[in-house]
Amino acid sequence: MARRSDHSRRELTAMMVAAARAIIAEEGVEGLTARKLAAAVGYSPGSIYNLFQNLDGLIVEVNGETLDRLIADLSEISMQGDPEQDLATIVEHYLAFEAENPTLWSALFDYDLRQGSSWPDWYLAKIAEVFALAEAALEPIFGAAPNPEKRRAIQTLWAGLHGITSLARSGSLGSVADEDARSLARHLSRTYLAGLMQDRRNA
Amino acid sequence: MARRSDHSRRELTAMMVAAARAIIAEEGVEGLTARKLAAAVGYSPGSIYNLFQNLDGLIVEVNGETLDRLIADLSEISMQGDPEQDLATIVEHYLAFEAENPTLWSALFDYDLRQGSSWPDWYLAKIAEVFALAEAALEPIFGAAPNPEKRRAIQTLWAGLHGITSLARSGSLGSVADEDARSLARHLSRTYLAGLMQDRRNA
DNA sequence: AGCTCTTATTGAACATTGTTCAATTCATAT
DNA sequence: ATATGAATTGAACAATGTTCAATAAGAGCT
Repeated sequence: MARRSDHSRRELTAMMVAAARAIIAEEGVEGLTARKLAAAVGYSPGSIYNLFQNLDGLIVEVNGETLDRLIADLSEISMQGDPEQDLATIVEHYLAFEAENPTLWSALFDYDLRQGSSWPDWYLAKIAEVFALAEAALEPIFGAAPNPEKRRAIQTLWAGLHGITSLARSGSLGSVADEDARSLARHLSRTYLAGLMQDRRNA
Repeated sequence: MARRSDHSRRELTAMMVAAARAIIAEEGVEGLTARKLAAAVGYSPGSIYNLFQNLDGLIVEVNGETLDRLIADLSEISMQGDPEQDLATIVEHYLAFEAENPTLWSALFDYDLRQGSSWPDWYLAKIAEVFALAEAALEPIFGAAPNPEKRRAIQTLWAGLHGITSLARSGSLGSVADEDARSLARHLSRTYLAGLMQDRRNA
């Protein structure tokens, strides 16, 4: 039996999240099982449920960390003031991050919480932070202040990238390979931006 | 024991696919279990595996039917020769079909086959058929003949719509409700098309 | 030291899952 | 009738997430 003073509640929580992240990174979210996680931290399965309501609670924490990393990654971009170039940079970061963390990414954007639970507020705040960072690329067009159209443009583009990579991964786009998906993603961002600016000119 | 002459192999296969479709339509793809399906057709769980390699095989068949319905639905569109309007019509059909068949749609585009199996060729052919129908809207721009750019445009748009609706459904777009997603979808199609035509003008 | 009390930890248990396969039953051909 | 071969069964297996009574452990107190 693990001795109760081996780790504080906080330490054990952190250990479990770390172990869960390692398992998801290695085997995907479907590889995360209670018994495997328990073995990884040297506790029994039941102990997981002292700290988390269920396995979804763990996944939420892991995704939260992934969002932190994504935020850190996007924060390093220094915008040049050219929407075309800056948006392209964001797309490259998006694609690179996803390529380097495929299973964690999938847990983040493909995983559906079971009926009854939903993403907590701090989680949605992190997603909003991601979008806010991406919006910076469009400041030359829409200004620095919060702007519904700017917000909508980033949501649309982000979702579009997600659709391309996720359909390509599942094979539902027909014979679209990995590199094709990357090319489609770049094409979408370029073309969508062109349309945006066209809209602006006509308005 | 069900008597072997109650139903032919073909009949029983059809019954199982129909029952599987009903279950998925009602409870989603995660509600499809071997025992529930067996009870629905009045056979034992083991009988499923006489006709299908596993449950994924059934899901493939159900998705195939859904694709047939989608193809039939899109086939009824009579193109007006105006890409803007015709593309908008396709988007409306996309959104309407998804809204009317949410769980079947999810099985079609969100479900991941387990490691080891992949979509059969006839399945990918149906998806190609869907895309071919949508491509008709872009004939005024790219011509009637097969055209890689036309193909790419439809793949991009379709994937983009998928990304918007799927992220909105999972809640990963922040506070984007159903109706917002529909609005984003329309916006994407309009703006992307504008970008496409801009590209053409510059080329 | 001992005794009590609170709480962390366990691990067996439960219901449910997909899938397998020996045994059984059935229809048909001989 | 009898034999053959295939359809059907349902018990069995190995997993799964989750629960919870039992237990162990440490802290506080005398």
